[in-house]
Amino acid sequence: MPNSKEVRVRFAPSPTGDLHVGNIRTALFDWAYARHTGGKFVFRIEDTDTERVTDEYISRAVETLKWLGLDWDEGPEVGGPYGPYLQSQRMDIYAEWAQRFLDQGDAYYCYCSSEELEARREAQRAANVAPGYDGKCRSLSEAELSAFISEGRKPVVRMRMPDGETTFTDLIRGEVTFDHNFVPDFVLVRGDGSPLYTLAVAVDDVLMKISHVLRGEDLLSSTPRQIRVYQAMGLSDADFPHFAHLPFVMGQDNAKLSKRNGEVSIAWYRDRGFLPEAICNYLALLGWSPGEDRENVSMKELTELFTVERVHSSPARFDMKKLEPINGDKIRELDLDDLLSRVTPFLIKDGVIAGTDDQLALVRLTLPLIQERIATLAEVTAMVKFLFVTDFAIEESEQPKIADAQSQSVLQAALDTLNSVSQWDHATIEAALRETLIAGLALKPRIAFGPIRVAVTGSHISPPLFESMELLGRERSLERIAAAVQK
RNA sequence: GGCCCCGUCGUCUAGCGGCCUAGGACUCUGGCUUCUCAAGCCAGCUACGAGGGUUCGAAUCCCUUCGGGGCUACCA
Repeated sequence: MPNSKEVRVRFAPSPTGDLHVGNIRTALFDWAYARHTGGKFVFRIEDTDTERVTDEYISRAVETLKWLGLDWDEGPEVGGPYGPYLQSQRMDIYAEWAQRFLDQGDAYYCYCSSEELEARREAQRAANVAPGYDGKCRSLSEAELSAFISEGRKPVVRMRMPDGETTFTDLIRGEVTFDHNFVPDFVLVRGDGSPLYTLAVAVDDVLMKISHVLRGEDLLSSTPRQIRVYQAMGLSDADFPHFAHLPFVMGQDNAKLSKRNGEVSIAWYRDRGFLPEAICNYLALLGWSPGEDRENVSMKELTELFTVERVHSSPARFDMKKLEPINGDKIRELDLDDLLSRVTPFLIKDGVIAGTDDQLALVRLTLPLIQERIATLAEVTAMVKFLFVTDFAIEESEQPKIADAQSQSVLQAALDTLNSVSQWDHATIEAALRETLIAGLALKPRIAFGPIRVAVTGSHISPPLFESMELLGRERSLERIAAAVQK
């Protein structure tokens, strides 16, 4: 095993859609392992399926990884010594190897049509035999061959699986063996000459000197095929990469997480106000744990603590209920300027502010009040909106809270007191209000401050009242209370 | 169907033969604190899928069984 060689880990998605939670968990582990070992993190795009992969998806995948902070040493945009890193730009390489496998007798041309194959598979299933290629074209006679050619059939290149079995050591699952009876000859090159994943993945892993393949467990059963290609390429067992098949991330319905059973797009979480470091921290906990009853880990700590040995073999369910509190914790760890810069795009998008310096300065002052009250960045809008609206209005459902006689008398008393207050800061406001309402009218705090809160912020849920009034300013605060009194 | 992988609280997990009357986190339920909402603090509920072995001793090792998942393409 290539222990002495440099660790080179790759993340090689096939962007047939936006990168989702499962992809990213894999990318995160790949990245963390590379960083932990001081090796290289290679980002490769597997776009051999031209029907389904688009340039748009590829650039979104690049953006997503950047946003998450999973920086790569080799790959799109940065290049590297083993490029290109888009498989669609490596077609000639795959063609050369396919030809060589043909020449060596490891692979052969197969003229069976899709229809014929399907019919034979049906028959196999009916006869309760393991379905798979039956080897029909392994040795064609001259007559059969020329017949197919004159028919104009375009052959695929198929890899020959010899009798026997393949055994390899999975870093997470231990020794795994596949009997070749259940690993049929597989296609390397399509009839139109384009390569398949089975060819490209193995060729690239070898050519890019990948030392560790950490990927989803759905690829576990394709590993014997990959190893078969290594052998045809002339690699000795000692030079095969190490394999580690990561457990799935499941949806709530206990099936592999997909678009059908939950929100899977990382972009969706970004737009909802989740922090990249929170997403990474939570995802790191799906299938791995730092031990020692620890859960909150920074990206840096993740790279320090991550080892494949601590990755589980069993699948984990993705649970928003846990992502949210982690996100809240991460928000609370942010310093004010950092939080401000992250929150600003949401406020602008929601039309709360335009982004002027004055507005940002005011937002920054409110941040200490709301930082511990939000679990996602998007929630900040509801919290600070009352400070910026020009057409202030109390929510319909909140009207009853200020309409009754007691509330009205509270509001009137507050208005009178506040009108004569000498300074407009939260300490002075609070002292004055407590003096007249709590001490004077003998009201319970929640009875006294509730109506004022609704009058000033428009809702019974808000940042702390006195600080809110200070930030709102004397004029607007009194205006709003006065307006509420007239109801 | 066949092959392969997996199985600790509702969820994520700690545990790698005795430290486990199974620990932590999230959720949930009470309570404290309190100008609302949060945050914070305290308490509580709840788990080794089942059955056999091995052993002085098993959540930890073996077997069977049940359950879940993946693969079974000219997708990846």
